[in-house]
Amino acid sequence: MDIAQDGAEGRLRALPTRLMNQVAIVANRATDRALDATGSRRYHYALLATLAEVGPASQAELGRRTRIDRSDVVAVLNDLAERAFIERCPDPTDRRRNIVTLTATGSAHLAEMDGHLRHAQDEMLSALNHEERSQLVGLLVRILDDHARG
Amino acid sequence: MDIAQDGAEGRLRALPTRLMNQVAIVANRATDRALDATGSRRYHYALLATLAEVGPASQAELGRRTRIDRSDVVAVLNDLAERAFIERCPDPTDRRRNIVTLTATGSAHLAEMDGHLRHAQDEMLSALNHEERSQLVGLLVRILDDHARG
DNA sequence: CTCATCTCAGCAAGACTGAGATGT
DNA sequence: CACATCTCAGTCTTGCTGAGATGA
Repeated sequence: MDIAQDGAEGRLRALPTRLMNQVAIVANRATDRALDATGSRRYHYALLATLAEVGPASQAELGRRTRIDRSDVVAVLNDLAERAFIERCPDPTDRRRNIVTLTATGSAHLAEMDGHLRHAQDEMLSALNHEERSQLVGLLVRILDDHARG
Repeated sequence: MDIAQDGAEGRLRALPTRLMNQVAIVANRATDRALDATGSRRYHYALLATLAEVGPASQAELGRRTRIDRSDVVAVLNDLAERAFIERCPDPTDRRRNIVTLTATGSAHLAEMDGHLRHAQDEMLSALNHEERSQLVGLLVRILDDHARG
């Protein structure tokens, strides 16, 4: 009765997994538009930002930290290397690895992207005040951490 | 200094648009796994659930309500019609339109999917208690509504 | 003529798989 | 030997665009 009605009306609208996906579509559209002028995409940003955060790292580690597949890491790093945003050199202590380093140019490019991305955040979150935004971020981080361990 | 540090450390980890996307990946993985046994996917569910909610509707209206592109609506409805989950017939009052109707078989299929999807919700949200889940859903709905109007 | 609807063909990005070569 | 790393080739879904045919 109530359950049937609640289940039927707004079944989709209240389905958390679908809500996440729909809002992510909004988020990604805003992000893609913000990055459009930079010639980079989300993967490029994630890798550069991670390099800036943790310093030189192997490709495998970059993949783990960004949750980008090993195979996509290769392709995007090729791209970034061509534009001189990163440098790849073999690790002398373990020759299976490449050590990836952020260049000064790459750092500048990252700063440029950061500027553009700030707008995308405001665009997505314009309906929420400061406190609500923190609340949302907090909940999302907890969900993500929960699944990182599991 | 502080800004630089905050910006550098956890730049990615705290970027709302990226968090949304990462959690949505988790959500979609859970959903896809849940629907795997049903032979349907997210689009199929969204269309059937909307038909159950609003009754017979044109394809254009289904597309607007689900935010599924007109062209994907066609393809997925072909699929659903083949499996006798829906019926398409021309609208006598406006012959541009097809009126799409949910069949009894389709309704049963929807119920089956609903069962599976409940697990996916719990899987995604296992780190949050009841109140936090409502909070999250509330915030997401507001973001979505905000962008539906704009 | 303009606008809406349905349909088709095809694209780009993102997430992912399998396998091979190399090295620990 | 088992295992990790890098690379390549290729797959599938999703979200989307453009254009045509029909009709209001």
